Amino acid sequence: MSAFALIDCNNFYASCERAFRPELRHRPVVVLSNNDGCVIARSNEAKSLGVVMGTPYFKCKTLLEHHGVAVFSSNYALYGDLSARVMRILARFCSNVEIYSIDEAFADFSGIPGGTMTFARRLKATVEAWTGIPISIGIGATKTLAKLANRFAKKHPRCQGVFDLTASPAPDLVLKSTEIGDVWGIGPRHAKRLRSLGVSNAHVFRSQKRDWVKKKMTVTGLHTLLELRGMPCLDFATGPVAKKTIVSSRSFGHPVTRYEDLLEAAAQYTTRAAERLRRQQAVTSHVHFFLQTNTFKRGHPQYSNAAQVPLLIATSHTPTLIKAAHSGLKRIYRKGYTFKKCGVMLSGLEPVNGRWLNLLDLPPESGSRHEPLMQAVDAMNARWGQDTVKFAASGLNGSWHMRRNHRSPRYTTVWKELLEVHAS
DNA sequence: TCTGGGGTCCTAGGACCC
DNA sequence: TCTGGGGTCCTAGGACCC
Repeated sequence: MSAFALIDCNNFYASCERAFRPELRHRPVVVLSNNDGCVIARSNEAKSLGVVMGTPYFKCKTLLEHHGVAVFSSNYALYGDLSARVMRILARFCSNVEIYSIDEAFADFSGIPGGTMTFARRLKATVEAWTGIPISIGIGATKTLAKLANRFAKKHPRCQGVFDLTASPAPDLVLKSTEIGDVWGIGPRHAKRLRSLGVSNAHVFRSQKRDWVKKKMTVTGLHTLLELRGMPCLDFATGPVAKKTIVSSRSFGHPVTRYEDLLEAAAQYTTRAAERLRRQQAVTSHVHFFLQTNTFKRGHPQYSNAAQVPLLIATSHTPTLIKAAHSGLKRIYRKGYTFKKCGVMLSGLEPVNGRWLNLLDLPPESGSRHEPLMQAVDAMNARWGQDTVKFAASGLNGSWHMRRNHRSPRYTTVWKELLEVHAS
């Protein structure tokens, strides 16, 4: 029988901050979203203080200060690098590792000699010793059951972070103790509806009729049902899956009214999106630009709109894409509004080597200088850090830039910010 | 004053074709 | 009340994930 493992990092962003600040080991830690907006990660101590996920920072600031909570702005350079370290270790010891998110991976635990529990415990100790990041491991006959086992491992201290549902003497009890909304694939909407029908936990859900579930929750709900019964519907994704769309958007650090600021922000976000596009060796045929005012400000005039700009030739050439984003902005910009957010979406992605050419295309030589240029830009920025070279259209220090008042050093990716150790 | 960002999949319904 | 049948493509909206 096949066995899936779901391996995830505990309170990942908070654990990353702690990895380089051992004195925070027993202090509550929270990490904020971009612009220091909301709480998006909490250490266990912060959770028990009652700090709720997603709470706006300004609403819980007093509580955090009162309890001496260490507060961090998000530092994605650090989290991305520590994530890569964890994933490399998993790939070294496990077969079929599928990276599911920045802090989670599925792995194939079928037929491990000596038993899954021993292997899992050893793996957990290794990751923690080599990276400083604590992890939990759940094992089940399907991905959905592995997820469920992982939750159980975290919740019950006697599991010590590892739980194998396939070897559990009472799997039904585990399903009964899993609230319906905590099942992977069942979101708040469906959970509410199911609860009102008396389907309150994973065990009750599992015994529902297939047709009924499919009718109410489409085939995705049916997959969840069958997975809970131990029939795998979701297999390992082989290799990184190419994205179908790429979005780059941000809320502004300060409200924006000036057209020039929007031009800069559009250029900056397009630059980021184009970098990701080239990294997956693709080109895009459509640039979408969207902007919106602050929807939380009731009573203020609201406006949001989006424009789609088709490209004659699919490309990943940043200046071409910036021009397209700017023409989208020009179409939908309205004077007199205070904007909160804008963004760029690239769609119609195709592999760079298999792209469709337009009948009216000039010969390939016409863009022949684009590719080496972008390669050179990417290489320089990879070597010396993001934005070592950048396009003037992005501006230098626009007031629209993100607020990040509590960012920790990028210990592992920027030389100047390396951890210093002083002998005393 | 202050409320994140980036994705996927599924379905229904409209436009359009012969 | 009744208005052909069958198909494709696209988009918007809903639901979910981290």
